[in-house]
Amino acid sequence: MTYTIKEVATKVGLTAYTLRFYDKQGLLPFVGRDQSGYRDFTEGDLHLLHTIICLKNTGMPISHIRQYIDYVMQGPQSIEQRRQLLNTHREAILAQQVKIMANLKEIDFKLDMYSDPAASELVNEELAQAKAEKEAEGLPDPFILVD
Amino acid sequence: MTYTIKEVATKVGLTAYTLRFYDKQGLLPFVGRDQSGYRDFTEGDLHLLHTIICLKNTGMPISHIRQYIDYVMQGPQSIEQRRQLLNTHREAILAQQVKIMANLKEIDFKLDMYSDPAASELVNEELAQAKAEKEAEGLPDPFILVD
DNA sequence: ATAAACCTTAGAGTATTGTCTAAGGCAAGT
DNA sequence: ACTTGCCTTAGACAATACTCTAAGGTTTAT
Repeated sequence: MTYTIKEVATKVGLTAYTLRFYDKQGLLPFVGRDQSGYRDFTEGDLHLLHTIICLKNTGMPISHIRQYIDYVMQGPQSIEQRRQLLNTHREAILAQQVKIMANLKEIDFKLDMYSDPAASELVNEELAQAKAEKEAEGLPDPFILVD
Repeated sequence: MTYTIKEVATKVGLTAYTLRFYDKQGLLPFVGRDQSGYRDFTEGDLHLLHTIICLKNTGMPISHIRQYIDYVMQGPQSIEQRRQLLNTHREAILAQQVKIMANLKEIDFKLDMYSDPAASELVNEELAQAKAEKEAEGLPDPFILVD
């Protein structure tokens, strides 16, 4: 059983445009064509496409995914390179996670403030300080309070 | 004490170009100007910029950050909107984390395979299956094995 | 046989987020 | 006064990742 580009697009949640774009970018060199020149996706192709989507979903740029696919096309001789590429990516993902979580903590701090019953007072205090600082520096007050 | 655009850029790890770009995008309406028309960042401005960078680092698009800043400029009356915006973003971050972690698991599975002493055999098995499937569908074998 | 619904390619267009250049003003040191 | 090194703006350019249009070929149903 093989699949058309539209069927694959539906299956994996991408558009046919995007799949053709990926092919243009060298991400799908393994996809064959039928007698009319139409792309013919096998189950194995779907498996590889799934890997491509995993890499994409974790933020790997297309150029790096292409490198990985190039390695795959070379067969078992490139296993060590693949391992290194994926491991480097893995480290990048984890580092990114740490960074995001640190930033999320600060956002949560703001959220806590906004959820406080006295939020209005707390915000007004910040605001008063910012305004005072602007005044001390001879700068105009940029906060337009319709309040 | 106030800071020039270059000092701020160094302090927060962005370029002066990027800060001007953010200003153009309406992210820095609170930054004042000195008598020469130069941007004059107060400590309070740095605080707000820090929040902007937190949102940026967690993947919020500039258009949404601008919305948040617009709310901040309106004073305490917009607290509920700010809370909603940040909370929606928080949920998006967490959902993204879950997605990334699920994808990372699959990458880790590949890494485990590539790290296996019998990696070559495992990869060859996959390859043989993919080749057989191509053959069964009358498609050419796209795998160039220099091996 | 003809319409509808696919598929193909090349290439144009879009969105986002910067990054830099050009032309010129301002401030400090020699 | 003049050089150096800031700053300003407008706008050009770039990288990334799509997204779509145009023109045309194929397949299927009626």
